[in-house]
Amino acid sequence: MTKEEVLKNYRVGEILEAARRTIGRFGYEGCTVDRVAEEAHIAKGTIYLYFPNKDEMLHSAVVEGLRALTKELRSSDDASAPPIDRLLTLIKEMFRIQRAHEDFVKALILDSRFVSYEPGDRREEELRKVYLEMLDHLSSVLEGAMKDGAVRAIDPHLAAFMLSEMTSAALKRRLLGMNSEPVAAEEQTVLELFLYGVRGIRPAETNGR
Amino acid sequence: MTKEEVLKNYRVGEILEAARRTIGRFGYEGCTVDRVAEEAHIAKGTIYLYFPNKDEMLHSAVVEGLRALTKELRSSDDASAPPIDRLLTLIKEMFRIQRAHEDFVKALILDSRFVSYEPGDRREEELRKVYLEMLDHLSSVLEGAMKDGAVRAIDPHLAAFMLSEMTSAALKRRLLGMNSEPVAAEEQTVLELFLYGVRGIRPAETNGR
Amino acid sequence: MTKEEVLKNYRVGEILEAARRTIGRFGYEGCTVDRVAEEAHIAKGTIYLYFPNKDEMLHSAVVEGLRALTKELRSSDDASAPPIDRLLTLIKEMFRIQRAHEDFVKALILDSRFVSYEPGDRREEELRKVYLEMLDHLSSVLEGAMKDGAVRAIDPHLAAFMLSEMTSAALKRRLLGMNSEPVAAEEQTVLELFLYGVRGIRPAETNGR
Amino acid sequence: MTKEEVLKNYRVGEILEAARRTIGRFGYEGCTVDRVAEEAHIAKGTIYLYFPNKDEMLHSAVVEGLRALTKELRSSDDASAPPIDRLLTLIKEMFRIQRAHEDFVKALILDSRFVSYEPGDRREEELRKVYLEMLDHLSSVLEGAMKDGAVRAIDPHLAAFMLSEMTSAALKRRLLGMNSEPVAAEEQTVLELFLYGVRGIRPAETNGR
DNA sequence: GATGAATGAGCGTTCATTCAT
DNA sequence: AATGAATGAACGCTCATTCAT
Repeated sequence: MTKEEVLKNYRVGEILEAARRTIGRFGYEGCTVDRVAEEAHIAKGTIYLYFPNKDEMLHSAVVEGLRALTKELRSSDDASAPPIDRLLTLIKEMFRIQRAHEDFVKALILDSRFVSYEPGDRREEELRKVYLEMLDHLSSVLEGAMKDGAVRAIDPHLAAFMLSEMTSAALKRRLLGMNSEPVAAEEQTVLELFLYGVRGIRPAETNGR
Repeated sequence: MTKEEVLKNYRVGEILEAARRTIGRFGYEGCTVDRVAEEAHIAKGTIYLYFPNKDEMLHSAVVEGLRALTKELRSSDDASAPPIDRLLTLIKEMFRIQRAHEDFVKALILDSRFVSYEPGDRREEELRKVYLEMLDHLSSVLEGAMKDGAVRAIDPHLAAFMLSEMTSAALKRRLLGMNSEPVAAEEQTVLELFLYGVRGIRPAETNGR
Repeated sequence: MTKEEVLKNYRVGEILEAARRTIGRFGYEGCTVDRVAEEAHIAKGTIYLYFPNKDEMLHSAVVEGLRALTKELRSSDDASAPPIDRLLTLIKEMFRIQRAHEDFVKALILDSRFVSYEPGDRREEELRKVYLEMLDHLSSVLEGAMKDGAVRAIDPHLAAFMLSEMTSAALKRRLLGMNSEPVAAEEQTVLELFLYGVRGIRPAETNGR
Repeated sequence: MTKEEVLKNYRVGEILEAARRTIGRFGYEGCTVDRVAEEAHIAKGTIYLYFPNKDEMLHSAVVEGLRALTKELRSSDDASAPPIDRLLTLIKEMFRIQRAHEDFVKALILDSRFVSYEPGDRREEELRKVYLEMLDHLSSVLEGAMKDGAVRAIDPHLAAFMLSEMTSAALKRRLLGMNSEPVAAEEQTVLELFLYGVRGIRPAETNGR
């Protein structure tokens, strides 16, 4: 990597971070080029040296943010541990990471751009791809647990997607001011709901494992 | 109701429907007054005869749409049936209604305005209220099933919220092009996931009941 | 005059009165067709049965209002009285009439349409004509006083115009919140200023006559 | 002052001049942002780089214009001259300045915004203040002449206001096409009217001084 | 490369005018 | 004749994008 490329990567990273902060603070709609530039302490025009337009910049910000979340999730995973333990750890990590990047995840939830309004959009495809990478990891862990018999036979991709949505939903519920319990208890309930459903008999032992 | 009121209600309804269609097609951001007017086959100015401003119109479109969904869900409920049957029927109805109003629900999913960026907003409050009414219905059915022992002890409001989110998630997954199975099979899987979780044994009888 | 014409005159009069009240309350800019219609307790469209457009209506309202003021001023004049007495009476009447129609005169002062921005405008001509009629009356009285020697040789039209402007200015000053004295005293000062200027000796008898 | 400030001041000045010209040509109501921008040979958006909104811009244009007139008037005053001479010079200067800035003064006369329809408006207050500064200068000269006995005892503020209005009225009369004499003669007549009133005996010597 | 002043298309909104009833 | 719902041109203003410095 040349010196120029290093500098370029640095600038791009700074801008994307500023963009994510701005999205977190003002939402997608309120995220103007002016605000991102101010947040990044650079001139407005400079952004256009690194991105062809606003949409591309915001897209990159989201994709990169999502990738970082996925990486963080993956790094906490111990592939040698028993599958069911891996699953439990994973879920707890999902909640933790979500809390750690609440503003950004909030923006993702509130202004989902996973599905664009123009089918076949290149950016939509990329976003989907990044999202699928995270889901693939979840589903592979689920499949491992399935082989162990710890988890019943179920479409692992569907289950992974639902798990992801349920954890997001927990944050959404909190943002809506509907949570009555402490966060930890709520998350535990969601975890048990995913594991045992509403009809499941005794989830007591999940605490221990 | 006088003739004028009938006409007014009709016009308001037409505009709100057009607004929902426009949101479905272009998203919240892309939903301009011009586009709604065009979709409703009226002049831009006409909208301002029925609504004080754009925000109020879009808010009404969402609230009314949500209310209609809730009403449709309620009307399918037989309060005299056994609670677990009511719950199963309810879930199946949720999927059916979602499919019947896909564009609107899509818009709700993609640009959630349940949480605004200005806390204490009057419209946010109303939206929340309408949403809570639907959740209250779900949770009351869940509580009935709990008393019967058909459902384990779990925060009914949290469970209702998760159920709502899981059904939305199913649509979202389809919109993302991630579904591989027929819709019916996918919905059955989500239903079972809500009932038994990933660890629960899939009982053959859930198909029948 | 046929029955239809009587009705038409009545309607026109009602609308013009409403227009003047609306101008007085909201100013020229704030005087919308909607507001005039509401003030006249008729439908908006009805106005267009009696006037080709808004401008014509407002013009008529002003012209008619001005004519009424002129008529009121004339009616108080006793042509057989000594010229100087007529002049004094006239000035006092000008102040009184101005006070009696303050809102309308205020609008005339604030948004003068005597000079339009399109030279040669038909309406401008008419407005000028009506205004000149009032000035002609003033100047004829002044000329009478000149022949008597009570007033020195001076362009009577110019003096009449200045007198009219000075009385308006008195109201303007009050509207600007610059008056410190009671209205009567202020008006007396203006009268004396017109009669004797700043250098002239203030003769005690002007109070009495 | 930095280079940026100089440029900014220049631009602001250009815009304000364009605004005054536009007011002069189309009146307050006809003075749209588009027209001002076109008159200034800049894009519409550029105006918003220098002013928060249209009202503020027009207000600044009027205030600045008025201040410039006041300054010009003041600069012609020789405080060491005999009061009556100062007064005569002042009045002649008022006429001259008025002629030199006819378009702008015309706009002031036609669409007076000294009295707004919303009392207590910040801008109204400022406008009044600037106007009062000019009047204060006039009245101080009048007071000086009063002490000398050259002018009789009269409320100096009222007299100053009337003088200002009389000079404006002269322009107004010309705009109305009512003047028959040369401008100089007309202005002389107004001056003598202010000094001696209509009853004053011999204004012949005012020519000489 | 970096800047930020300048641009102008596009937005939400108002309101004079029209016309079917 | 009277209505008022409907219209759409025109407004003030925002902001993504460009480009001379």
